[in-house]
Amino acid sequence: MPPDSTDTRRRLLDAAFEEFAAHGLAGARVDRIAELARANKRLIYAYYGNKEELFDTVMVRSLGVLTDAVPFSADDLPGYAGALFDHMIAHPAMVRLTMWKLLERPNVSPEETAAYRPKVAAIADAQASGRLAAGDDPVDVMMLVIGLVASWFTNSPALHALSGIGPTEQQRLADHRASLVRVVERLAAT
Amino acid sequence: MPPDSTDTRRRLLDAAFEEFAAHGLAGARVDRIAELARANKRLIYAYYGNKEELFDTVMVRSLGVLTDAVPFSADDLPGYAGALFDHMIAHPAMVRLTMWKLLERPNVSPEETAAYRPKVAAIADAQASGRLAAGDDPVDVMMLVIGLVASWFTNSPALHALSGIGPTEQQRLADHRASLVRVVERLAAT
DNA sequence: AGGGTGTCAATAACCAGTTAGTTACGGTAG
DNA sequence: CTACCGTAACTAACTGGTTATTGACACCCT
Repeated sequence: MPPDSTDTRRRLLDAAFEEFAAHGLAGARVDRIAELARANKRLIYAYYGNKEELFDTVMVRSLGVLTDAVPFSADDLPGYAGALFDHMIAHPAMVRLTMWKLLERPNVSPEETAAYRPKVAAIADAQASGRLAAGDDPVDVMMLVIGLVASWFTNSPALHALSGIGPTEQQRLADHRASLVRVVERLAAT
Repeated sequence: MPPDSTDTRRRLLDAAFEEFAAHGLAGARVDRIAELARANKRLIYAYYGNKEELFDTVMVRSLGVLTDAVPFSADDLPGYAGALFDHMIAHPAMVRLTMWKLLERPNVSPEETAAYRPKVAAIADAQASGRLAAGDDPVDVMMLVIGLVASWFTNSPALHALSGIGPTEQQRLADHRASLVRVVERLAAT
């Protein structure tokens, strides 16, 4: 049996995910990724080409995990919004990574388009058959739902800090989730 | 009268605004800022301390411009959302700058807290007097409205690209704005 | 004289990417 | 059985270029 590099490759991807999520593409350090992966820096170039290609590879994998973890349903947008929010709370690094990509590498990857297309089509279908409020571009519906879900992360810490410090952090999160789902319900109601 | 540096200072701030908006804190180049401002690099350190302090100064000024340009009204959240959206479309660099700050410098500045506090208080007041849907934490209302407004910018280019290429870009924007305002209306309705 | 304004060139650190290897191991010729 | 070979996996040390920051100095204007 020849030597196997799959484990090293995986460790490198995991480390890159953390590093890129924390510092972005420009701020990430190749040395740190190698160190965290307990691998040699040279292997990054051997397996993934360069820093940018490594970033792209990490992004595609992260998108795949998300798609597998959160099923989409145009007939239950509130449920989708809640599930997506839960996934984001469980994986905040993925949210950060997505933001970095938007700012530092706003290219349109085929994988991402392929992930969105069926969702948009499903929304259009649900609108046409009256199961969902019509009159809006399906893309806009998708954007607004995602904007609502992401608002917990895209809003400033200064605004977060203004919420009353009465309830626990757990309760604070549950309240926000409930408000979010309620708005999506109103958005979707025919 | 000693020589006047106010114009140099302003040019430096303008240049820094553009550079930080384009490349973020880590990606920005002090040399480029000085060059764009037609000033000497050394002056950045003389007037603003260092790169990070310059970034903070730029942020505070940008926040001030926004606060002056878009008046807040808890009694007309749809109108506020529309006006905020228009301002963002007119000043996309400001939106990018805010995103960079969230990722690279998530500190809570007194200026930002001071900008949010009266808005949140106004929402709480409007809820208490029945002019606005109650039952949600005022901070959540603010977050969700801003999340909706920002969704045009926070969503992936891959999703943007999926909208039908029938209408003009102008019309595309107007449609999105209308959908956005409609959702805020539903959110605010008692 | 002296502080505010501005210039020029150095410095010290940093960092992506590369060069020139070494190690581990299964196959194979003798 | 064993000495050798080819190859995949891995490594240490370096290079060339970049970058934030600073020291030293010149030019005003009062």
